Amino acid sequence: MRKVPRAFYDRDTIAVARDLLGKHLVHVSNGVERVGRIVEVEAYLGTNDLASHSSRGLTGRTRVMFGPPGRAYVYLVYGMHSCMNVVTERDGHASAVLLRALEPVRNVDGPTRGPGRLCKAMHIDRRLNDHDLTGDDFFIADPPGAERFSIVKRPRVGVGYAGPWARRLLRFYIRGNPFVSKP
DNA sequence: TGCACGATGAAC
DNA sequence: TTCATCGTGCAC
Repeated sequence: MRKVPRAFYDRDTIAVARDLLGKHLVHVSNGVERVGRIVEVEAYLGTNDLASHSSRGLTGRTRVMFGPPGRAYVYLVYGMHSCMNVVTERDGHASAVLLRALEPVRNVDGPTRGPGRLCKAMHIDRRLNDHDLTGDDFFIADPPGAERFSIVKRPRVGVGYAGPWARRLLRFYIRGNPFVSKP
């Protein structure tokens, strides 16, 4: 299992988003290692992106987005669902990639399509906010073998309020994968 | 101190 | 289409 280094996250957010497809998300809790293959993501491009939480500026919640790359930004939506992002680009840039769907690989129970269900199945909640993704209990790794797939680009989900940014093709998923939330 | 509103999901 | 449910951000 080859863990991706911090330098992977310290790059253009769209490049990171596309390169996350096919990688394995690993979370070890209570002695159980849960693994899912990332099949759908969305890029949030910083303070100019009106769909991004960071467009509202540096606040208590968005603090992690403004921090260094390679950490998890986990927040609660609608008072009940956790969503997980990986923070990208240099310290202070405030961009991230939302993980929207996984394909179960190991010890994953329940549905994994959709950001809230993904977190529930992987036992991810806000306690993991700001958690470093280069550690040994919560990280992203290259899958064992090389895989070929094509990538579909679509507008992001649930950001219709974001004006022109709502139409940008910043949602990426693996073509034909049955675990994608909204093909 | 109050209030409007979600990067959702499940039920109806 | 409706609603559950509450942290966050910003207005008073």
